[in-house]
Amino acid sequence: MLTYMSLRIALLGLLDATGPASGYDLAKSFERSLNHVWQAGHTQIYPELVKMAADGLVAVESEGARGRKLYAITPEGASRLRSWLVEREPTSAPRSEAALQAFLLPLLDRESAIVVVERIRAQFAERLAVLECKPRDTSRFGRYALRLGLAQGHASLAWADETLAELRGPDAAAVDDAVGRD
Amino acid sequence: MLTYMSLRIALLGLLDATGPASGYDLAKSFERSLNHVWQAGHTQIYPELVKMAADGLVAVESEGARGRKLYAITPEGASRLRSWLVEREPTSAPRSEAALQAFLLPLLDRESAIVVVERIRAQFAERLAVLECKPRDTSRFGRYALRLGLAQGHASLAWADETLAELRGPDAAAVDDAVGRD
DNA sequence: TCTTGACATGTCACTCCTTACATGTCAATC
DNA sequence: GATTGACATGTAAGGAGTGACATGTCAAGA
Repeated sequence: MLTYMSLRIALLGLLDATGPASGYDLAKSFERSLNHVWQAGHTQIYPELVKMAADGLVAVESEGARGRKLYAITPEGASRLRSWLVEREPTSAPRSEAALQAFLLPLLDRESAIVVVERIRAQFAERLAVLECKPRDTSRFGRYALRLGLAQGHASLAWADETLAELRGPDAAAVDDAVGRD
Repeated sequence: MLTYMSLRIALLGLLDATGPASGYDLAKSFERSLNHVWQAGHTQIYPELVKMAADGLVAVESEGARGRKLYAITPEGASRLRSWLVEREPTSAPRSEAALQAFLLPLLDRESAIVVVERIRAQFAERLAVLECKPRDTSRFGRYALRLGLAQGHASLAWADETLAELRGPDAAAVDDAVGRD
C-alpha cells in the first residue's frame, strides 16, 4: 500500500536537495530538471503535499505573498526518503507509445513504415536535444539521471537510424521480407 | 478523449497479427511478447474487450470449451489500428523508478550509492537477459521493438557500469566531489 | 488606467491501472 | 477418488494521473 508513492519520493528529493519550496516551485522543478525521469503537474502536486503534511513528511513553513505556501522536508521525511532510496527495488511498467508503434511496424507497407519511423526518430531527437541543452542547472542533482537519459536517447536514435537504413536499404529489405534475416 | 487508448491499439495489434484469440490468450501474449513495450493484466483486458466489442472494433467469434470467448478484429478495428499507427504522434510519460533513484544518488554517501547502482544494474541486466533469450517467437512482430529494447538495455547497462566505475574509481571520485567534473 | 502575463493555489470529473477477491472447467497425477 | 494446476472469466475498491475549470495576486508596460 505505502510501497509505491514515487511522487512523494520525487517531491521529498527536491525539497531535500534544494530546500523549502512552494508547490508552484516544485511543479517548475519537475518541468525543468525531472521531466525525463518523472512527470507531475500541479494538479497532482498540490493535493499530495497536503497529504504529506498530514503524514508528517513535510511542514508548511510559512506563507508569503500571493498566498504562497512554503513546504519544508521534516526529519521524518528525510529519513523516509533515504530508506526508500536504499531499500526500494525499482520497478518499471514500460508504456511507450513509440515502442508500441515499433512493435506494430510490420502491419504497414514499407513507405508508411518509413514515415512512422521518421516521426519516432524526430521525437527521440527532440528529447535528446532537450537533454543536451540542459546545463548542470541542478548542480549535483540530476547529474546521473541526465547521463542515463543521454545514453538511452543516443541508443534510441541509433535504433531509428538503423531501422530507417534497413527499410530504405538498396537491397530493399522490406518489412515483409524481414522474417528470415538476422 | 478517444485519442489515447493505447491498450486498445495493443490488443487490436495482437488480434490483427496473430488472428482471433481469447482474453486469456491476449493476456499471455502481453506477458510473452509485449511486456517490454506495454503492460496489461487480464483485469484490464477483459473489460476492455467488452467495450471494444460494443464499439465494433472486435467481434466475439465463438464460444468454446470452458467458457472461452474468441475475439476477432473487425474491418473497422483494423482500419482504426492502421490510422492510429500512421497518424498518432507518440507520447511518452517517463516514469522510471530506476531513473528516479539515479537522480537522487547524490543524497547518499558513496558506499550506499554503490549499493543502489548495483541493484539498478542487476535489474537492467535481468531485463536485458529476458530480451536476449527471446527467440523470434512472434515471427515478424516484435522484431523492431525487440531491437529497440536491446539497444536501450545495452545503453542502460553501460551507464550503470560507467557510474559504478566512477563511484569506485581509484582517483576516488566520490559523489560529493562530482560537482566540478565533466 | 487597463491589460497582459507570470505567480500561486485549488477542485472535479474522468481515465487508466493495480490488487484482491471470486468463480468455475478440465486434464493429469497421486 | 481426490488433489493439483493450467485454463478461463469476471468484479470491485481504490490509487495514480490528466484535462478542464475556477480563482485570485501582483508587477510591468501600453
